[in-house]
Amino acid sequence: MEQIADLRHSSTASTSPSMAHPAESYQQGNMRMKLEYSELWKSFHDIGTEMVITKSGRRMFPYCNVSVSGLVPYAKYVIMVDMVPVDNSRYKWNNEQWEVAGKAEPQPPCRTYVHPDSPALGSHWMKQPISFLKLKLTNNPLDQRGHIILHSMHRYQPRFHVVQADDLYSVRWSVFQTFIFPETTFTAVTVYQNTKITKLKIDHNPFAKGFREEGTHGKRHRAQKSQLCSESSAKKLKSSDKEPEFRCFQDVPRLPYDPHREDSESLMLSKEVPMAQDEHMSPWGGEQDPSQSLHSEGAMDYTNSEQLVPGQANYQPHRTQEFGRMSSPSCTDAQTDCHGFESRSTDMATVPEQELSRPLPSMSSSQSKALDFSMTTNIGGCSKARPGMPLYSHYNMEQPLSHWSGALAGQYSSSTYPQPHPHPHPHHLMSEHSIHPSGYHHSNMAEWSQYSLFSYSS
DNA sequence: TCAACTGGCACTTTTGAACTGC
DNA sequence: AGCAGTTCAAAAGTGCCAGTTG
Repeated sequence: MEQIADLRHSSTASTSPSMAHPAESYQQGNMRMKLEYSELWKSFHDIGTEMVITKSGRRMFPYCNVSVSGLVPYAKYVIMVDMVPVDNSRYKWNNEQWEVAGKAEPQPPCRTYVHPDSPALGSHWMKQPISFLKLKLTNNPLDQRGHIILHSMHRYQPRFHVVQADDLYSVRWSVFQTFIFPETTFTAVTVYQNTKITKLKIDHNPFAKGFREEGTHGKRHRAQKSQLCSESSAKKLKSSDKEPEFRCFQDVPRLPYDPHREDSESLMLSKEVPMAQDEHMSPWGGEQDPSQSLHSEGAMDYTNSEQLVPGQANYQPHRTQEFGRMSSPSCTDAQTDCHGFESRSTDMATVPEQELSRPLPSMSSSQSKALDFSMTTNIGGCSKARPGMPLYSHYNMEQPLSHWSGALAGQYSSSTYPQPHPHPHPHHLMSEHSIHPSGYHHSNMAEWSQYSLFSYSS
């Protein structure tokens, strides 16, 4: 326990809001994230993206690949991805379209994928696009490999979190900036439902090359051809990048590393996680030592960086929307909207106060009380952060995205993304997490929930 | 009965060790 | 000895499909 406290104090010292960082203002206002291969994502999105999930874990295709700008070059950041349900529905594929098939199943344990490079300097993250190629999805609720657990026939929205933190221990007391790209929404399936999606995947995923229809060759007739391919593949490999390229872009008129490609900038949600100074309020709960978590399932090689996609994409801020732009944790600017939205943009989303403080379903009165407190003081980051003040990630993680992002989606592009549930909720990512190999975080909602309530009442 | 799921299959790409030549 | 390039086999990642499950 002592070790935890020491770790925390040393780590938070460098990220403490009270320790004015010389470049803090620079950091807070300029962060941008854009989605690479957005055209490919859009081509899937237009049809209705499906992602296969398997018991052993399946990569995404297209996979998440983003580039960031506006980071402090010499500050360290942790970059993470998680998946949140888009709504409260379960879907089925019927008559060549998706339709609601009932209420969503209870959400499985929420996990966060931490990019293996984390933590790294801002200059490192900005150097080239950040690939989440190795992120895997599973439908196995008992998964021990740290893959992100999803329900089949449910819709999810990936979220990208940028956290300024010197190490993984201090993440939860650091400033969060969260980005979403609506075109990355997908339906988790165990078998592809829409044949158009299957075709798109086969056409663009190099691993599925064997299923491409070329002339009259069927799958079972490609043995001879594959021999020829394998002979030349070795030579090709030498000149190719380690990360698979998207080849054969028949439907998407651009190449993987085309510097002129259009990439989409994200919505940005902002949040802050206040410092916890009371070591009795360990967010890890009990006696759990974060260092134990870090190595509990084998050594995690943080130096084993993902192979990033080479080449720099042009910066094309054609779709910028900021929602609740993050202000400094030490922000006390009375001019800042108390809902957390700085009045910088004329088309900035606004949130009625009643939405922020409305009672939440299935919660005790004490829980709701804690929640309301956090909502009204934390959304957007203009809070008066209190030591050990709780956040309610256990609740947020279980809420469908539509409860809080509908308005965002509308702001993002009202013509493309409808607003099914314009009830934005404040949203905090970090819950209990232990670090797993391959960069996955695990969440422990129960412990976090207890921590939240305890902290509030204190 | 049937939608959803699972495991095995064929196929491709990726990875790293072994080998060769300079 | 050190380095770069090539070869090869194993591992890993695909979608397909038949059988199983609830």
